[in-house]
Amino acid sequence: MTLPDGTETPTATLSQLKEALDTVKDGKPEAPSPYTNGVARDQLRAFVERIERLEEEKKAIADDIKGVYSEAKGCGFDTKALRRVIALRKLDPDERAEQEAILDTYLVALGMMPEHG
Amino acid sequence: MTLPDGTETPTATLSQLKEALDTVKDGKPEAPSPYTNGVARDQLRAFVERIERLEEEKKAIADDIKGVYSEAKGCGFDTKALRRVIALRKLDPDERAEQEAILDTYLVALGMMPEHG
Amino acid sequence: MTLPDGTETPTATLSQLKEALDTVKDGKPEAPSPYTNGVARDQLRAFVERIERLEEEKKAIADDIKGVYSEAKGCGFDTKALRRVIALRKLDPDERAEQEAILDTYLVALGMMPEHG
Amino acid sequence: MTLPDGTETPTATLSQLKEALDTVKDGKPEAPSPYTNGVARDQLRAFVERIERLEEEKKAIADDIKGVYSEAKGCGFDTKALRRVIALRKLDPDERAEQEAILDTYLVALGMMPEHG
DNA sequence: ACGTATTTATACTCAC
DNA sequence: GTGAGTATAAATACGT
Repeated sequence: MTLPDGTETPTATLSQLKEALDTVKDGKPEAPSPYTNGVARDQLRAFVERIERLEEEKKAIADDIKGVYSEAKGCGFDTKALRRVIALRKLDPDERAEQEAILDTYLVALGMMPEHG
Repeated sequence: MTLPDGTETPTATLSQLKEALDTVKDGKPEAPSPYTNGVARDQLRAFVERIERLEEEKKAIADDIKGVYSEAKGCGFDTKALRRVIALRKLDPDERAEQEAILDTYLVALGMMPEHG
Repeated sequence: MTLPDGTETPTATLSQLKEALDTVKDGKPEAPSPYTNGVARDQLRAFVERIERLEEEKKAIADDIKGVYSEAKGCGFDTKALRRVIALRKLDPDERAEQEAILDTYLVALGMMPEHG
Repeated sequence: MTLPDGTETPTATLSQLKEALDTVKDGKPEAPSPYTNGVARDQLRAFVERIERLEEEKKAIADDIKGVYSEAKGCGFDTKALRRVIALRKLDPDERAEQEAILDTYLVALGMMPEHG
């Protein structure tokens, strides 16, 4: 269930995991799947790198956002007010969708609308 | 998917439905329209009230918990560590060991941990 | 910063913590504060017990809520619809508060309202 | 706390303020009232737009990250462990050791861990 | 340094 | 059993 070496089951034991790890170490063994453990390790590294890369980008954008707030503050605007404006504008469409959704749900619950219509 | 009393409410209008919803919401008892079903409506209102009552109680307890953490913090304890302690006590030891084993496997695969450490 | 033995500082070191732990173990030492480490330990236990007790209560209530939803479902109501009703009723007051809050914030930001009025 | 152009907007009414807010919200350019300040309003709108643009980008990247986790899961990796790996790599080792030390201290104090384990 | 607010992570539920 | 949506918990960030 953990390392994609083909032996994973929902009830994979710790010993199976350690075996898989040893497999990575020794480069030896029963690797019954098309994937070798070395491949699994490389896959793991690749995923980690991709995630970390994306998180960097995300952080950069978050910093940009903070910068905009700082700039606005420097222009005399109240940051808290600005945040409220942003939040409200985000909330409004969501809430409209919510209203429509609850209405639809009720129409279905009352048998007045086909469940997949 | 009809109302629990078996009646199939016919083609009611949107506004009538909204009115029925408002009735639930505001707790106004009278909805004389032939399209609304009194029994179902009362049942619905009862369920809503019971749930809201329980959620209030739940919130009160949640606030109490926060209060205890605050008090602990005021006594010099590290809140974050406290939370981890509570969480660990909830986990059964096998499960916890399993999770740690998986984590270690990954850390070793990434060279973040000695293979026999 | 961690154990309330009077020595805690924002820069408390690991060694200080271990020392405190040893203090608990040996029952010996320099405990310059009115609190002994035994007291700290007992405090810790007391906090943990209080929190766990409250969390049990909270869980019991959460289970009650689930029970009500189940009961409603048994009566033919759509659980999802019920949840939407509850959510909407909760949302409404919050959103009204949000509206007023943003307005107040703007009044302050525009200099038309005292900041603490 | 006045608007950044120094003007002290006099006693505007609530409705005028709401109108100003709506102007920002809807992007309607004309607000001919003498009580609204065009420069400040345009600045405000520009800030809001920049922030919202950046938040969209941030959300897109967040979705990408979720996608990578999904992909990893599809390859048999344990998502939760992966997240912990990412988190651990972000922590500087000293800080991590410190946190673990505090946790261990508490665990020992509660008898959940041998004093020399 | 604090409490609060936002964001993130985990657990649970339902439908497919 | 997998995946999406929801709900709760935890962690972090922010302004005071």
